Amino acid sequence: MTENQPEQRELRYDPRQIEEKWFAQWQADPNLYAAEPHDSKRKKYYVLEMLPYPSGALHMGHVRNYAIGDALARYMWMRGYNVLHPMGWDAFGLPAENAAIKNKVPPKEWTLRNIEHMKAQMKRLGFTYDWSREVTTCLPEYYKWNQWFFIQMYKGGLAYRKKSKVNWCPECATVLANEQVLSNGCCWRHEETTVEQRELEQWFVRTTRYAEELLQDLDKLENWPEKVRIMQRNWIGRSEGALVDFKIDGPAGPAGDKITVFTTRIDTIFGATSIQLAPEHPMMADLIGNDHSLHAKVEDLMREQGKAKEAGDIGGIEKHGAFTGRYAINPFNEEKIPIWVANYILMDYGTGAIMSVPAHDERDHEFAQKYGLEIRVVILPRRTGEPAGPDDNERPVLPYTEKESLLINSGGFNGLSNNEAIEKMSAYAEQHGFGKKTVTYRLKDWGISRQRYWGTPIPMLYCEKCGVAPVPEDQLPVLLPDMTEITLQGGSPLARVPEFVNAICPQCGGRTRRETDTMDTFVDSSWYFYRYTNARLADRPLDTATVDYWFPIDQYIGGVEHAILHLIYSRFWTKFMRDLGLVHNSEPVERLFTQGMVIKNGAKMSKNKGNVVSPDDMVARFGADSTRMYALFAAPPDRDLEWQEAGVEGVHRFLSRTFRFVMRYGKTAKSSSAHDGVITPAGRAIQRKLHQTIKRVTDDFQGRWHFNTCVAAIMEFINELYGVEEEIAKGNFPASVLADAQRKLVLLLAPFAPYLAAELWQVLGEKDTLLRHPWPEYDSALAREDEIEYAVQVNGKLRSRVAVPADSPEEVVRERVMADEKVRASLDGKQIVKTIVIPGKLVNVVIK
RNA sequence: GCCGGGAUGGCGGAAUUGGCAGACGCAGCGGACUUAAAAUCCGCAGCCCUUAAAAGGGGCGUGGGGGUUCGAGUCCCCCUCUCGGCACCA
Repeated sequence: MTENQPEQRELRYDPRQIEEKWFAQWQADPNLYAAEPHDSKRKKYYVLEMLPYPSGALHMGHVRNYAIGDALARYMWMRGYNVLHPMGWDAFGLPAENAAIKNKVPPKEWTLRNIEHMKAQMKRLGFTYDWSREVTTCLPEYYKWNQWFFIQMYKGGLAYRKKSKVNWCPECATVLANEQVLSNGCCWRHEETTVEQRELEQWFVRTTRYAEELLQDLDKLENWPEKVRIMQRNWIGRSEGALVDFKIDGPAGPAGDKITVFTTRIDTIFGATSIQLAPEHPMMADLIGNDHSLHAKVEDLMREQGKAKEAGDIGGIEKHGAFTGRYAINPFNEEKIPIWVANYILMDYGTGAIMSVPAHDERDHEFAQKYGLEIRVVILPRRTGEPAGPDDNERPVLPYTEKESLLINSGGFNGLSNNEAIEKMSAYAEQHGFGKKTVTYRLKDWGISRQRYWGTPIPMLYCEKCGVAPVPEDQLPVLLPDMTEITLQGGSPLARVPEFVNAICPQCGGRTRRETDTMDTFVDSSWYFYRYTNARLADRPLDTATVDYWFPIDQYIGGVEHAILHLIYSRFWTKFMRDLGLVHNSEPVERLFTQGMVIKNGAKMSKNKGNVVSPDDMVARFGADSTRMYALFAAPPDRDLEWQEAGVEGVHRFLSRTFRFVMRYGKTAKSSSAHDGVITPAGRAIQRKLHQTIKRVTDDFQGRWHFNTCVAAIMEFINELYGVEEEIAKGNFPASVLADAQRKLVLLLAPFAPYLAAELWQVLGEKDTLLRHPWPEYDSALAREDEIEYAVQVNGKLRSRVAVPADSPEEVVRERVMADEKVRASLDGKQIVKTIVIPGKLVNVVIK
């Protein structure tokens, strides 16, 4: 008993000892995970996980994201690919600045310190990142190129400055892009803070120039989740329609003599009984003149709309409006219709003006009923060819908004179907010069100005004499000055740094003022993955030939919360760079995977809820291998994962079992040659299970990505090995099978539990690095079952199981089944109608 | 309101093409080892009925209702709940 104890200690799986040993060894080799250069003859594989914001420490969501990516990277290494697996830091952003304000720590210092810590965590977790390619977006060597790109955009008319109503988050003390406002009107970072509307002069990037291509190319992204493509399609919001000019009756003002409306239903234009304008419509002043009560009314409507927008409930607004006292002429029938102003008309969609057709639009109908406007039916629920007639019995239930329709009361267009009418009427409007077909998008240009310090300075100058001009490219980067004392009172912090603001005009040599806003951090993440291909390149953002080799990214992995924001900006940026001639690909990402959230007690982990599980804690208690493997085992990667500590223990127990098994039999298998060449039934069973396991794991990597089931398969295999332990201990088990099984077990484990796999590989006497060892080949002959157990049903109910040699012809299967006692008992005295045999699976006997 | 995902034991989940529902893991129960416990190993384990008990047998069962089929967690129709996205977008 006493002599048993040292042996027990030796067999205990101690992840700390094993992981620290291999950690030290791996750290000593900086090129261990380095990709080969782009002239490599090997096939490339670019696997990428979304880069983190260096908030201070990794959370479980990160660990899950990176565990998926790392398993894949390791697998592809073992398949012989030239794997690019980089990591970096989305290092500009508000938390650093807020921490600086609170604790008087310079944002740079705070950020770099966090990066050091998180990088150490990543290394400890054993991820295969090529750190020589690390990208840190807050460093001048990186953000210099943000500035350079911005200048190219400016030159190409893709960046412009405009005063407009913008989303303002009081908590962030800066402007937000449309994509950064949640649907309830709150800030994406401060889910409790309502975003306000402010009028500001801002820099915009013309994403809408690529709206059509961004939409069209979604169809090519077959390896993206359908869900993400749908979300982007909705976000771009393409809508086909027509613009139609309505002449204003009476004197024209400075804003012109007509109102242009956008409509998708020009076929209903004969039913237009009023024009409705957004309260902010530029024509408003002309129309209402100096009627004070009307002015006040328009102000009210504007305020109501603003409030509803802020509440994120523009859809729930109670419709109000007012008659402006003026009329417009419907160009199709020369009819005079009243011009109204209404709080439900949005200035930032279409033209901010609509023709109101109460009979065939729900909103117009509601409004018309409220204010007693005329409701005129101009379409019937009919197809062409069917007899038409404005019979009262045939009046549709109003509002009738279906497309399937036939025109009535529409002059020369009567009798046309909806589609014909849209074509003919658009053409008619175009011929007569008062309208045309058009396409509008919900997508807006991207406002990138931020009134904050910790970001890329926008490289623009404002000269009193020469006007707006970009900083000359040879003067880049415009360095972000060090600042410790940051306050958010009164706009951009940089405006209070005279050394920064004051500059010399490159044209006239006179005094000029720098732009003091910084860029949205989504600029940084829009192209960082190109920089990885040549991260230290000094004179260009990227090398085209290198990008050609590595792109597109073969697999991108990250949270679905970026489905619109980051992923639409990135796609835009790629198209822009392609048109600059910098890259040749039109899309950055070939295959996208969005993993689910990590939750605890049914809720997303957050400090507020106090349900945060620390990766450091898990690693300290169970080891990196168990932590990573549990993150893969607990749920399929695309679904949410409920973190259960008992589950981590379970995975840890499995690794212990694996460890003990190889420690016991790894060496004996190698030295013993007993029973070599003779494969016992137990040996055959292990061989079979081994190859079935190889197939399951390999298949999951190749397609399905259900790592939870391949971990389960490996668990089954170790259970099977323990099932023959007695035979092994007695020396009745074929040594070659045992040795082979253990070697391949370790190889299968390598992508999931790299530390333990490395240790056991060494125990088995292997010298090479697992990452460079070929993945085990699946042998279908070895995986084949000798005997198949058929499930036998009678009228669909399971009645018996009958074992039949594999590949038995159907007749033999039938014979064996009919000979079975239980089956005969079930069939007793009944008439067999038919018998269905599913080869290799099941027999169903149908009786009467 | 529109679009998309999901609902399977006490829990996380499995069932890949319409073919044995509940793999694997957790929790639970029983046994072995131990003075004892932990650890470990082996076994049982959806629910209900039948039985003194066990063996055995039978019925029900994948959110609810209907359908197709020899056969449905899987396909079709209707409904409920839930999570996500969008929402006077003219």
